[in-house]
Amino acid sequence: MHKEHNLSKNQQIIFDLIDKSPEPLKAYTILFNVQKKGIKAPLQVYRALDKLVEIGKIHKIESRNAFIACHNSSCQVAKATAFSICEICEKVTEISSAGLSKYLANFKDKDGMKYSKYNLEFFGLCKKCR
Amino acid sequence: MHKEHNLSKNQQIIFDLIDKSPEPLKAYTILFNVQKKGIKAPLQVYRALDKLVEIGKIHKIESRNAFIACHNSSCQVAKATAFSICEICEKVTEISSAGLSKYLANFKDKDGMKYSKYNLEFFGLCKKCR
DNA sequence: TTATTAATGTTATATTATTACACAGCGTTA
DNA sequence: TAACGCTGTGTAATAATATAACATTAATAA
Repeated sequence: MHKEHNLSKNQQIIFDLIDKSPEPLKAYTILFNVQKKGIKAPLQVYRALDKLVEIGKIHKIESRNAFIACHNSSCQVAKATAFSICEICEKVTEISSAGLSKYLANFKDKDGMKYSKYNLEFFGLCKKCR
Repeated sequence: MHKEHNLSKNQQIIFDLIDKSPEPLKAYTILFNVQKKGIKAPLQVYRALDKLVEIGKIHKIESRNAFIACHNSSCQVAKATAFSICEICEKVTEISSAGLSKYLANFKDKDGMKYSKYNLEFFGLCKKCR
C-alpha cells in the first residue's frame, strides 16, 4: 500500500533511537545520544529528522519541539496526526481513532479552504497523574 | 461571562501590536517593533506573551512560533483552539465552528485520558493560493 | 501599614534551527 | 563511458527562539 523507504545511515541511526524511546526526543538530546555513532553536528540530526517526518516514520510534537516514532501502522497518515499529552509527566501518545480522523478529514470551514493536512494536540492529565 | 483583564503597560503595547497585525507575529518581530516604545529585551516580550496567552487574548501558532490575537469573542476558549494555515501565503485564520468545538471537547480516547485543552492546526491552500 | 503578588528592567545564557559551501555515492541516460 | 541530476554527508558558522537569575518597582490584599 505504501512505499518502503530505505533509510540512509544517519536516518536509520536516528530513527532507531527515536523508535525505542518511550518518550519524545528533542533534537539536541538526539544529537548527544548519537555522537558515539559519528553524528557530530546539529545539521546532520535536523536533516535526518526532516526526512523522517516527510516520509511519515516520525512525527514532530509541535508544542514540545520533540519527535516520536509513528505508531499508526508505519504511517500512511503523516498528514493527519493527533496526540494526547499529559501536562504533568509529559507522556505523549499518538491517537488512532477512525472516528476522529474521519471527522477531521471531512471538516470544512466557511472560507472554503482545502486542507491537505492537520495536527491536533490534546492536553490533560493521564491516568497516572490524575 | 468572563473576567476583564486590565493589561499592564507592556502587555497592552504588545497586545495592540498583535491585534492590529493581519498576520501572526513572531516574538523577535514584536521586539523589534516595540523597541521605540521602550521595550528592549526579549524577556519583556516573552513575559507579556505568556500572560496574554494565559488569559486568552492571543494564541500561539505552535507550528510557526508566532502569535495572533484571539477572534472568538474576546476568547473564553483559550483552551480550545483551531486554526487554518495556508502553506503558501502563510495566512492564518482562527476557526470558529460550534460543531468542531463540540466534537473535540467531547472526544474521548481509549486510554481514558481527561483533556482540558487542545490545539488543532489545519494546513492547506487558501482560496487565493489554490 | 505590612505583606503578598504581579510586573518590570537588565544581563547573560540556553535551546532550537538554518545558511552556506564542499564533496561523495548512485542511478539514469545519452 | 561520461555527464547529469538527485540524495545524502561533513563541517563551520550563525541565526532564531526562549529561559535563568537577580534586583527593583507597582498594584493589591490583609
